Amino acid sequence: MDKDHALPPLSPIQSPGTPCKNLALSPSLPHSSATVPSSPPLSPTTPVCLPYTHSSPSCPTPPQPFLAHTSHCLGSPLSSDQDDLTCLSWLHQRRNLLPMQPLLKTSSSSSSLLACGEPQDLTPGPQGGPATLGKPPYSFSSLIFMAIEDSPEKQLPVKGIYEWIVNTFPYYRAASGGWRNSVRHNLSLSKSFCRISRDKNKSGGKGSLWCVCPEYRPALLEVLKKTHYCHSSNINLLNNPVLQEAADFGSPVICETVEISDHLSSSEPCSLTPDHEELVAIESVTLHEEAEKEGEKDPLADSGYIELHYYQYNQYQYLVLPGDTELDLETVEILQLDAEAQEAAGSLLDLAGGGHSG
DNA sequence: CGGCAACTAAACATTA
DNA sequence: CTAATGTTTAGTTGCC
Repeated sequence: MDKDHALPPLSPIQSPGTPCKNLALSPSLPHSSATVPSSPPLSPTTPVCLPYTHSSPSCPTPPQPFLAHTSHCLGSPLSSDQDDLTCLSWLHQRRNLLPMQPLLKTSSSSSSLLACGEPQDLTPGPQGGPATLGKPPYSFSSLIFMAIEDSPEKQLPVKGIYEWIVNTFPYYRAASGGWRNSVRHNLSLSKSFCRISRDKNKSGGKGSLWCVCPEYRPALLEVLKKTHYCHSSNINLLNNPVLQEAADFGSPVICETVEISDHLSSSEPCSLTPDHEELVAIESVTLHEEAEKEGEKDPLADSGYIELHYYQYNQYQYLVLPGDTELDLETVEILQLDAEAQEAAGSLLDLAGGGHSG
């Protein structure tokens, strides 16, 4: 490794048009049905990440309130230290990043979505799967980062990275092989990733293992989150007629996810911002107070997030919380997380506080 | 319009 | 030898 380690500049991420929204499409990975309750039907759910603050085995430094510092959309300055940027282990909890992208393209008739600057790719999946395989908004660096972070050992061979990407984003399954070149190119070129020689005692295939350089991890995470925010706040799914159409047909619809961050407090009303333009604007919800108390015993402690599923079925919208708790949210017209959401938040606190059965 | 970052393609070398 | 992997260069695109 002859890469110098000058700090990489953060990639300029285009700012969302509505900078005050804290919506976030949350990444989720393919095989996580564990948190999805069995009723009502909800097949494609979109999990919601609730970042909160715990130290975790994968987080060398205890993260500070995660989004509080990163809510550039809210105009908050970025934290100078990296403590709040180091935890990405929610990736292990999340299965199904996929809905995030395809759902952006679920509407071929929605000009509002087209306006998001997303490539339109409605190619059906290779196995008749989701017919909405849009190119993920993530850069290759972010994809590689997520892949590596999602691996148990925090290191992957190139092939493993390929597989993660393909499994997570079926768009790449159908894509031509050029993206693999881009992945390799990125691995080589980016200072954020370093190559580790395989243990020769273990015959494990060709090539080296790749890992994330710790010093670049915060930057990568920051970029990832920015991508996350920007693509979520650009999208107004609930105002999307197609979504409502789908609701009329009673089919579960992947909905916007809500990233709840910094103020989920039972004592403090969550500063939910009803917004007629956006789906849900949960400015902030604090979890960290409880989280700090219970960080060690909470199995979610190393996730950095609490997973919620937010879906729509018939006329109702549900906020599904871990532990089979779910709330039906009012209408598709204006989703306003008020008392119920706060109750949900309270439930989250309970969960974060050790209510999780384990 | 220039700078920058990201993407893409390609050529070539190395390695299992 | 082949295919996968790794490195490097160059061109393109989109955004600021």
